[in-house]
Parts: sequence; C-alpha cells; structure tokens
Amino acid sequence: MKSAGPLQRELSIGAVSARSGVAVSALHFYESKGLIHSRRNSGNQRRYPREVLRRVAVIKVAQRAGIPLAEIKEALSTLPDERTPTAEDWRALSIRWHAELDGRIERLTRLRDQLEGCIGCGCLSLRDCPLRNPGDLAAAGGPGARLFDPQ
Amino acid sequence: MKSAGPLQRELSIGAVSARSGVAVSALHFYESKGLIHSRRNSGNQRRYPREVLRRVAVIKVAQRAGIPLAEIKEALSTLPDERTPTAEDWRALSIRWHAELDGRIERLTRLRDQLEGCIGCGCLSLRDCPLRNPGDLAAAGGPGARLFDPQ
DNA sequence: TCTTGACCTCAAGTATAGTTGAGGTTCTAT
DNA sequence: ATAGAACCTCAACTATACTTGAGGTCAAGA
Repeated sequence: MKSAGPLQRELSIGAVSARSGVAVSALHFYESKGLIHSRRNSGNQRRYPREVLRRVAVIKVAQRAGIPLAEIKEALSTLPDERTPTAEDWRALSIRWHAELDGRIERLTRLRDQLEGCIGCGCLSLRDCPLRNPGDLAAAGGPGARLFDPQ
Repeated sequence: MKSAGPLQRELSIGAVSARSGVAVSALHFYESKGLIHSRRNSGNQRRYPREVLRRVAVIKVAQRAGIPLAEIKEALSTLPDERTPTAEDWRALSIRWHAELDGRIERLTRLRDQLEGCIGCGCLSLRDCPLRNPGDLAAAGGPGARLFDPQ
C-alpha cells in the first residue's frame, strides 16, 4: 500500500518556498548558481529532496553571517553529492563557519574599540591613530601606500 | 610673508586620493552621493578643505564596519555645515557607530553560538533549533510565517 | 610653446543578490 | 472538462558601490 500521509517524499518549489520562507525566485536563483539542485518531473517542474530544506536554512544562516553566496556554495560543495549529508557532514560545515565568524567578530570588535579612541578623540593625531594613515608619510611613500587594510 | 611650506590650504582631488588611499573615481562617487563636498577653482577643478581627509577616513572606517553609504551620509550630515567639526562633533559620531557596532557584534556572536548547536548537530530537530523554523508549523501557519528574523 | 599629466563630465560596465514581468505550460480540484 | 493556481524560461530591472572608457579641458615644467 502507498503512504497516504501528507509527508511527501519530494517537494515542489512552492512547498520549499513556503517551508523555508525563501521566495521562489530566490530558489531559482540559488539553483542557477549551483547552491541547490533539483530533478524535474514529467512536466518539467522542479522536485526537491527534503534535504533541500536544511540546505536552504544553512544558506540563509550563512548569509545572515555575511558570507557571500559564492563562499556558501563552496562550503556546501564539501557535502557529499550522492548520499544524504550526515550529522558529521553538517558539523564540518559549522566548524568552518564558526571560525569564519570568530574572525569577523574579532575584526569588528577591534574596529569598535579603535573607533572610540580614534574618531572620537577629535585630535586628528596622524601618528597615533591605528584607524588613520599618517597622510604625509603616505604622500611621501608613493603609490604603494594603501591606507586601510583590505579586511 | 606667505607660507612657503608644502602645507596647502586646499587639496586637489589627486592629493586627497594619494593621502587617503581612496581612488579618484570613488571620491567623485562620494561627492555625487553627498558624502563629501568641494568648491571649484577657476578651471572647474575640485578643491577640498583638509578636513575632507578625516571625513574620508571616517567613511572608510564605517564601511569596514559594514555600514552602508546612505547611513554614513546620514551620520555625517549631523556634522556642522559651515564650521569645521570639533572633537565633540566627531565623538558624537563615534558614539553612534559604537552602538551600531555593538549590535552587529552581538548578533554575530549569537549566530555563531547557535551555529554550533544547530547546523553542527545534524539532528534536524525542528522544535529546538533557533536557527531553523519548524517547517510543518510554518506550512500549517499560512503565509504569515517568516522563518528567519530580518536582522 | 608645447607636451604631458591631471583634471573634467557623462555613459556604460562590473559584481552581488536577487525581483519583476511577459508569454507560455502544467497541475489539480471541481 | 475546464478554470485557476502553480509552474516554466528568459530578459530586464533594482540596489549598492564602485570602475572604466570616451572625449575633451586645464595646468605646469622643459
């Protein structure tokens, strides 16, 4: 006998959208970028494995953390292709992003603390300010001198 | 007698670019957006007050903190128009952004800590995960249920 | 004077992350 | 069987933050 319950084995794009809170157009976009994948039914409509819900959830979480889609894709590509990802697979992802987030938090914290002493002081000190480049040295130093670290 | 030193009262756009490390095209862009201002000399070339260096430095610092230009412009607009900004003026700015940064850092920290428990666990727990929405509830709850807080 | 570099404006292009709309097909419930 | 919702593709548009290029002017040194 066939399962009669509402637990579909595969999800339409509308169902994924409703359950993930992500617009259909965004799901199309993620698929075009290779972040998610689907098979097509006989009428050319997308059918997603339930696993896609976790993938999309992970994508949104990573985005909230400020990680660009290209990097998210790269991270997701470490997940197994054919087998459904296991707890271990997802854990590896989370470890990677945890470190990434640690870095971001640390940079932001440093910036915040420097902000206090530098912008706030109003002293315009060229020599002491880690946020400001000594302009005259930069001018003298030629075109190689870049003032702000590129993150 | 006139000052003979290299301390120009006003700066050309090239000088601002060299001293701030910001491309001329970016300075044009900032000016078009109203983040910085210049007067023009007899030959229609931009001349900036030295104060612009601090303004540009502040813009770059704020950008590193992830603040969009529109917000930076808004914050800079609290600076006095005619008088050169004082220490107090800059301090007010830094206080504003300090709070902003505190918020960002806190959100990111929360995210990082949730990441550990949620993505890492692999348990797919629908009820316990603050990062994941209970999909079935969302599906049952109708179109009002949005899954991720909009920051 | 003349040449070269620095400057000017304006339009178009780039990258990211999507949304919107047109025009057409498929699915599902009555 | 048929209406309407849901789906399809593809192109164009939005926003942010710039860069690049075309075509022309201005300024300063040899």
